[in-house]
Amino acid sequence: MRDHVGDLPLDFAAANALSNLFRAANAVRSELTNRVLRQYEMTWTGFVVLWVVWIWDGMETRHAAESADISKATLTGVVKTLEARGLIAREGDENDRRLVRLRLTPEGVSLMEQIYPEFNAVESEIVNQLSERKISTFTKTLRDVVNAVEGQDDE
Amino acid sequence: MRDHVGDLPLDFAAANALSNLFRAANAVRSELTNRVLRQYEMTWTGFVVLWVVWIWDGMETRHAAESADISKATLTGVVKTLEARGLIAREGDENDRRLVRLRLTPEGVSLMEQIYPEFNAVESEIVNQLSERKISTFTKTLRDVVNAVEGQDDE
DNA sequence: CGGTTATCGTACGGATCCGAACGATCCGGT
DNA sequence: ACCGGATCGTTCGGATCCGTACGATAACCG
Repeated sequence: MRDHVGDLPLDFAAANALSNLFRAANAVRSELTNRVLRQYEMTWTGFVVLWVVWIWDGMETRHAAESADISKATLTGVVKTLEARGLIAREGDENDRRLVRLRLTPEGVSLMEQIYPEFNAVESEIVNQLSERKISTFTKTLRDVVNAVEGQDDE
Repeated sequence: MRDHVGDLPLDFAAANALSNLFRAANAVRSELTNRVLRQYEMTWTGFVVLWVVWIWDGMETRHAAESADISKATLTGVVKTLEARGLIAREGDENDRRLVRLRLTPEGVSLMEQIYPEFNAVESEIVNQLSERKISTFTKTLRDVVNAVEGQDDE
C-alpha cells in the first residue's frame, strides 16, 4: 500500500471498517438469496419490493422505491417483472392521477406468507451467532453510520 | 406486521439489524459514488476492480473477482469497460495459458493515485463521526457477521 | 501416452440499477 | 380561468450483475 500512495496520510481504519461493511452486506445478501429466495425464483430486489408493499398496502411508488432503497427508475422495472408474475398490481389514484399505488395480489400475499418466515429464520440464524448485547450495539452503530452520511450531505 | 404473519415467532431484532446493515452499506456506497467517483465517471464496481488490481499487480481474474466481491462473469464485463478506457490491460500467463493477468496501465495508475486519497478522505470523514472505540468494535462485529455466514455454509 | 477430470476465463440471456430527459398532471399566483 | 413551475411515474441508454453453458487448456492417472 505504502508503495502506491507514498506519504499520503491515509485512514486505514476507516477503509477497513467500510470494506468489512460491504463484505458483510454482500455475504448476508447472497446467503439469503441462495438459501431462501432462489427456490422461489425470486431476486433480492424483487423480494424487498414485495415485502415493502406487503407491509404498506397501497403504497405510492416513490415511497416504495425509497423504502426499498432503489431509484424510481429501478422500481418501475422490478414492478413490471413482479406484475408479469401476477404477484403485484398497479392501480391509479383517483384524487391525483399522477400517482400509482401498489398492491399485492392474493398470490403475492400467499407467497410472502410462505417466504418471509423462512427468510426471517435464516436472518435470525445469522444474527444470533452474536450475543444479544452485541446485536443491539451493532444495530445502533449502523444507524450512526447512516446518520453520518445522510445527516450532513452538504459541504 | 402482526396482521400479516399471525402468531409466527419472528425475530424482529435480527430483521432490524440486517435491514440497517443494508441501509448503511447503500448509504455509504452512494455517498462515495456521488462525492468522489462521479466526477471521474467511475462506477463503484469499476473503482473497486481498479483498486484491487492497483494493489495486487498482475492478479489473476478469478482472484480479482473474489477480492472485488463480484462473480467472474461480472468481472469480465467490468474489465472490458475499463480496458476500453485504457485504464487496465489484460495479458496471458506464459506457463498456464488458461490464465489472464490484470495490470493497470500508466493512465490507470495515475488515475488511482489521484482518486484514492480523495476516496479515503471521504471514508475517513464518515467513519470518524464514530468514536475510535466504536469503530474498532464495529469492524470486529462486521467480521463476526461475515464469519457467521461463511463459516458454516453447510446444513 | 491417451483419456477422463478439473479449472480457467468468456459468451449469453435475463434481471437489476441508475441518471437524465420526458409527457402528464397538479398547484400557486395573478 | 390560466399559465409557469413543481412533482409524479415512465422511458431510454448504458453499465453492472449473476447462473449456466461452453471451449480451451492443464493435471491426473493408469
